[in-house]
Amino acid sequence: MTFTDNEWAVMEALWAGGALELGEIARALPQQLGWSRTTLHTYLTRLAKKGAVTIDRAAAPHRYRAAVSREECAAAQRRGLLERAYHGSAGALISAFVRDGSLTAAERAELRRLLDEMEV
Amino acid sequence: MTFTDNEWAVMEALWAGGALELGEIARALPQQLGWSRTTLHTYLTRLAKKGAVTIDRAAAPHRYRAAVSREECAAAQRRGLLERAYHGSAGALISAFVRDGSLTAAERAELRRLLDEMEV
DNA sequence: CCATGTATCCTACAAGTGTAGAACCCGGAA
DNA sequence: TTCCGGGTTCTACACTTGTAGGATACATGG
Repeated sequence: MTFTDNEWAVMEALWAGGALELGEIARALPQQLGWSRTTLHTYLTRLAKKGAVTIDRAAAPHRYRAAVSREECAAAQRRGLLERAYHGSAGALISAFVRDGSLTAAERAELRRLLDEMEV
Repeated sequence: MTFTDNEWAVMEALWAGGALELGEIARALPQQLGWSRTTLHTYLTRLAKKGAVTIDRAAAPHRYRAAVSREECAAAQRRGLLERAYHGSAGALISAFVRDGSLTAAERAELRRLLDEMEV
């Protein structure tokens, strides 16, 4: 399952909030997005068509819920990056992160610990 | 600079080959793509409009060249993933990679070396 | 000089994405 | 009862992306 930036924003709100109605989602979104209500609604129905969202139409204000897990989607994105930009070499990708200073000292220590774990 | 999958394929050929003419690029692409020559040409001109490719129109078969570096683009992708799917937490992202991406022993050693280097 | 093949350019079209107006429905406040 | 604001639905339009046909230009072998 893969999303555009805007779709990610909607999914984030759903992952954080469970089964929400449209107004709740609108309020949960970062307001610098500045979408109209109908724009949000369009995203929701498109995501539903893709199978990423389920819409409970039983009650009056419909309830929208994520149908795929965040981790699942993050993994897809990860694999996409790995293949596209690093030909599947996780080592090269991780080195790039380490090199470009994205990691704090604590994170580097954690990475070391992870590496140790894998030596078994 | 950000690309679609197809655009990445074109850029890969250019990064690998330098200043190429259209036929050379066509031959350099994985043939399972099966594009027509004009499709490739369309991608090249679109990439040129985005500033990712420069076209040298001096001589008869024009020459196409990447105008942005591979590392630059990979970094943009990396940052995109980091923000979108991990809220900027590189630690979380890397743990996920280490856990599910198969790092070879050599890559692990290399990473350790890199981490040591950064401790200075 | 002419054919043949490749390169170039222009144009096009369908699908997907960003964005929203207009109209309708419904429950609660006045 | 009447109006209002939010929710729902339909419709629309511009832009991007995937993909390519057709026309033209040009070089190279015959």
